[in-house]
Amino acid sequence: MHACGVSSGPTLHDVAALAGVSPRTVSRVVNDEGGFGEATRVRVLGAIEKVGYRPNMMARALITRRTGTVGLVVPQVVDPFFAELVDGVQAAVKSSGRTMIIAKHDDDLAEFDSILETLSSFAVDGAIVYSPRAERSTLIRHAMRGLPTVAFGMEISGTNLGSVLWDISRAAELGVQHLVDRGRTKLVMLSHTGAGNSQLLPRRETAFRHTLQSAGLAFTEARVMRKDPTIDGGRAAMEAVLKAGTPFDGVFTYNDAMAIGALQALAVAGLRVPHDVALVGFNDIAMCSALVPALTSVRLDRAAIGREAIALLDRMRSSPGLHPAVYVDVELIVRQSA
Amino acid sequence: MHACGVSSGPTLHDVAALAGVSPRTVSRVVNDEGGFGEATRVRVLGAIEKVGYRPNMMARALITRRTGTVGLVVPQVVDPFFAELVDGVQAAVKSSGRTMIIAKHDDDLAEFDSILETLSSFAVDGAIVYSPRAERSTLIRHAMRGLPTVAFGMEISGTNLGSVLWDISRAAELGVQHLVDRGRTKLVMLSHTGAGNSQLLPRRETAFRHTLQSAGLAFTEARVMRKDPTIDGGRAAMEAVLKAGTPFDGVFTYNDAMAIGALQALAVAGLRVPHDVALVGFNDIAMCSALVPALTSVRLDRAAIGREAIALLDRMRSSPGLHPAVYVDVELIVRQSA
DNA sequence: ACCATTTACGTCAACGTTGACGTAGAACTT
DNA sequence: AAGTTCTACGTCAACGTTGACGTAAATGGT
Repeated sequence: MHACGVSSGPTLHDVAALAGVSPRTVSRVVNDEGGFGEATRVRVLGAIEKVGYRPNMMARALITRRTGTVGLVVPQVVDPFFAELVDGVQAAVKSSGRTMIIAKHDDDLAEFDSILETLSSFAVDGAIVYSPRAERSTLIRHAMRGLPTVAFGMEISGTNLGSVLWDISRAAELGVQHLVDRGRTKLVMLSHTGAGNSQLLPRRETAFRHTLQSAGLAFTEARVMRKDPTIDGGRAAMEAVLKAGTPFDGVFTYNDAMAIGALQALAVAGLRVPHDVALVGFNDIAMCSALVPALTSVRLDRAAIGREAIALLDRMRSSPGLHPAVYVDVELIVRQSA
Repeated sequence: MHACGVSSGPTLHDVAALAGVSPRTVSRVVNDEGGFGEATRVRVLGAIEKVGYRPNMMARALITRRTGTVGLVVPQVVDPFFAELVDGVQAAVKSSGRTMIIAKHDDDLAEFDSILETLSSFAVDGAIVYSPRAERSTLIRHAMRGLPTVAFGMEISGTNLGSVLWDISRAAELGVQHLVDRGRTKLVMLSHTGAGNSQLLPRRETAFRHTLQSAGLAFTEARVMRKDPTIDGGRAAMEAVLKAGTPFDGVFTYNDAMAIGALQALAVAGLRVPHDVALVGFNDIAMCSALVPALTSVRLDRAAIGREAIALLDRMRSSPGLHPAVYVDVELIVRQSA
């Protein structure tokens, strides 16, 4: 007989004994497979209720390799961009009837590897990953070993591997062009110092340069000031521009945090936004609308990203082979600052 | 023979075959149980390397009920307080050699239940939980079914159940007393509208009242303005206080977001911080130090919380029975705003 | 009335691992 | 030299579930 243990809940066995059927039939009822009579169904459901049975995912997953769980891997969550990305993905995961678990790797490759290992051995239905420093090899290795993976913001494809992308260049162009359209002719960009590693970083600067040039405006290196992509960095960058005496009437920033810093520096300098200086941020974190003045920013639809990632995962599961990368639109959210 | 499947990686079986030993011996080497010779160890390790074997957590957990994984459950991650709490816990989990997975419930009870269900069936070593609206029953149910759980900010104890607490009243008192110590006599508090459900909400207001009274200052209901605990809410609350004409020279807020809003409203009104009005926030989110002026706030040591939670989990696993709640200190971080 | 099909189950093995236990030989003890 | 302990393994069952397959009874068609 099965002595219902204390630490492990009741099993199919216990339910079966109570309902007077075989465990296999209970399993059928639980999974609604059909192949059982109405009377049996009622009796089994009653027994399940009575003993408080819950299926053991690990046992199930050991056979089926599915858990109804999706893993989301991000560098961190303190950056509002990622926190809001988490929300976007969560919404999509939830509406696909699954549960999401999140893990953060802090741009640590060993941690990243260990996270994918964990997700893999937990047999999640899929992983949605924003990988550290565009690390591809770890991603590929785990995907090959059977973890269906969707990468964010990095073009990659292969078995069990797809990507959801957004056009950073286009986004940056939207922001800069908006400043131009508002009649600003002397633009500066507050950018990110560490433009070396990621393939994503230089695109915004490139777009800034190109947009300026195609608008017939002069571009010089002095018009780009690089600091940390934080509030403090943004303030420092803005102060440096002010101190250098570069004339400007429009500012485009690497991200919204830098724009907030710029706002502070401009306030201290007595420059009014948008009257004296127009300001456009990047990412459109929630706080943008709560600033004074509210910040114009370039938005990436995080709910759409989540939906596309889940949809791509499902496609990857149902039809093996290569799948084209999916692009998600970006848009400009115009508020008071520009 | 074992036909090494495509979607499932190599198993103990494959390694055993290659090394010429039994799977049981491979398992012993993998877990470093002892009971094998040096030559065998080397041969097995070589075989593991060669076939790229990784243990299957689900199979292992099915027997051992341990996975080396800790689950952290929070209401959300967009609120910087929780995002930073995640970081604090992550650090502790990592240094205990485990992997952390995060889940967010959005204050949705059904989602919360489903998350605990998932963690439970994933056989995480423990769950660290900030439960929605101080929900106890779900917590108790899962703990009884075998999920070791530590609850944050809610006094609860029982089998598999412990809590890590911080003294909200004391924290609020610290903040208010600081304003008093700085010679401010006309204080107002910007508080949270929905003080009904949670047991945590009213404490700050109570502490505000008590601290005022024990400093010999008058307290009236007009000195508390309640709005949403957001930047916009804080700004609205501050504006309402200004409009009402209540004289004040010190402001204590429910959280830092409201303090940021207050800062905006005060700037618009032409009041200088801290010269005209001193301002103290609550939680000490990272942004506090990047504001102008930098915000004085009450801090909860999130790394300490994480460490205590992990330590308590370990104690609960090693010695069953009741464990006393653990308290974590709060401290005042004095910056420019007060 | 007979055969074919469907329904409603049950049986057994397998998923990949570890716990409990067995055992042949080596090493140590007296 | 005989008994005792230890070492280094192997064997088998179990964890809780589902896939594959079997089968008796009910149902349907002609």
